Formats: sequence, C-alpha cells, structure tokens
Amino acid sequence: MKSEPSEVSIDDLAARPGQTVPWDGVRNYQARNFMRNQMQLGDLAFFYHSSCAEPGIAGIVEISRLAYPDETQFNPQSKYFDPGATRENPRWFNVEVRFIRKTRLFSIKELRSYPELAGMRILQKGNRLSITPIDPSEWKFIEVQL
DNA sequence: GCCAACGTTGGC
DNA sequence: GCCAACGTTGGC
Repeated sequence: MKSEPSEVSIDDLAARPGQTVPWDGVRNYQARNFMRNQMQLGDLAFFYHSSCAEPGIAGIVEISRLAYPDETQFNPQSKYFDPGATRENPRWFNVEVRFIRKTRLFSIKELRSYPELAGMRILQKGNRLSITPIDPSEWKFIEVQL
C-alpha cells in the first residue's frame, strides 16, 4: 500500500492515536476493489513510501477495519470530494490500517534487483496502482530481509 | 521539473 | 461505443 510520506509516513502512522489511519482518498476502481473485496481483518501489508526521495517499503501494517464508505467523498471541502457519490449509493470505500512495525528502507531499486521479485505488480512498467496484491512467496522473500 | 504511461471524461 | 484530450501518477 503506497503512501506519500509527505501525507502520511510510517512515523506519522506510529504516532497517531491507536496507531491507525483510514486509507481514504483512493479514487481508482481497481484499488478500491482490492480494499472492498479482498482485504480481510488481520491481513498484512507493506507500507510503501512513494513520490519521495527514497521510494520503497518502510514498514508493515495490518488491516484493522474492513472496508466502509470513504467519508471524504461526501465532504465538499475535501480534495477527494465526489459530487457523484451519495450516502445511499457511495462510490468509494476504504479500509483502516494499524501500525505493526517499522522496517529498514527496502528501496524500489533493491526490489528491482531480485529476479525472485520481477513479477511484482508494483515493479511492472507503467503500474500506477496505489494498492496491489502481493504473492505469498514474494512476501516471504522480502520479509526475511527486512 | 520532466515525461511515459495510464485512467477518465465527454463530444460525437 | 469510439477516441482525442486531459489529468494524474510516480520514478528519475
């Protein structure tokens, strides 16, 4: 799960009350569907810092609340406001994640260096999804090196 | 700041 | 339903 550290970094998450954050503001249908249809309570995810000086995996989080309607879509003040969404018929959903631990920075450069990880969605050319599923074998390969 | 790649929008 | 134009993403 990608987050810009200037918005929410792994340290920001660790400092929050309850060490949780709603993963709101996602406005891509595929990413929404991963959250709404696939994610289960207790599922683990890598917390990835994107659009920054050192992009890469920076920590591990768990899903602490199942997907529910993203509050920001209803707020005209929010940059994520969606005039096409109603409370009766919400368009966007988000899970909540909880801090598990910080890791060393496992950079995108290093991720790219391992043939074992070449199939990772996040490494594919042109990938723009902020949320992508990860193969269990890829998870293990990375986790033991963190 | 650049720019390739992609998703969305909207006129037709 | 097509597709050009536009906006966004995100590594570099």
